[in-house]
Amino acid sequence: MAEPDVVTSWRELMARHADCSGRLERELGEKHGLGVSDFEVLDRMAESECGKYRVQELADVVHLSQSALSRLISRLEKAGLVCRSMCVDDRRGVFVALTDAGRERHREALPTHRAVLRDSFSG
Amino acid sequence: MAEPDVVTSWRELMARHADCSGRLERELGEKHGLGVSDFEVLDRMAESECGKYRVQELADVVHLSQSALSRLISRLEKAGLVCRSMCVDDRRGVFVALTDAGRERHREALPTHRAVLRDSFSG
DNA sequence: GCACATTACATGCGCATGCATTCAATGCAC
DNA sequence: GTGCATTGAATGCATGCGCATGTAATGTGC
Repeated sequence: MAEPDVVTSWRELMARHADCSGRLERELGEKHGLGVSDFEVLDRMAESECGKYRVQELADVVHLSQSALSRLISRLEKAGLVCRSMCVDDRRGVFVALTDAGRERHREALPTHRAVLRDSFSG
Repeated sequence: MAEPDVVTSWRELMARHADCSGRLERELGEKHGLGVSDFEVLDRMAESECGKYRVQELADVVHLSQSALSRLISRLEKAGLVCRSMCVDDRRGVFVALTDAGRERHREALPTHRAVLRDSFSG
């Protein structure tokens, strides 16, 4: 890939990312009281069949540091959307799972999220 | 665009962005003492033929809020890389310009930046 | 079994960001 | 010119992030 091309690609990537995450932040925030990372975590957990996730796994898929995710989970937990539970075979580990309220909130926010994406990726 | 596609696109976008900006942050930080936004500002200013930029214009192209950019410029100014100057015809306005040190620092950091991009956009 | 490295997560801390507000300069209606 | 809305930038404030570190559980060499 030639030099000017990678720069253009990077700038387009940044522009798209700024636009998209900005809109998501506003819409999800105003309508559902969720940040982008909050939703991303709920979304990933809703997809998981067992409904559980190890913290580190989750950190990888949502592109957050372990510490950032730890706090984010604390916030979600305080809001009653997820709950932590000990891991029996490795008691250092922590499982995070959606509560009913969390599943419900995700269900409510999903259309908003997808609508913003559809809008962003066609405009 | 179908529903699953926009989600996939968005996740790929986030992954690419996280990867790229993460690498840039580390490389530029370690080797040149610059953050991604710092470099982006220097890079845009280096491109501008007159070498000057209005704060608001700059905020748009680097996708930062006006307040964030104001502080960023303050940091760069304290580091001696840019300087602010009053705008004669509209004294509310502020011009930002590269200093020689700023131009030099940008010249040094440029290869690092481009190398990361080339690496990121081919892997 | 004891010492030490490693792993999984939580926490202290500093920093960059965005929102809301403020302040000064400008433009505009009259 | 005076009053009022608007614009451009700086600042108070709250928040989320990453890095470094702390703490507890686990694994490993001997």
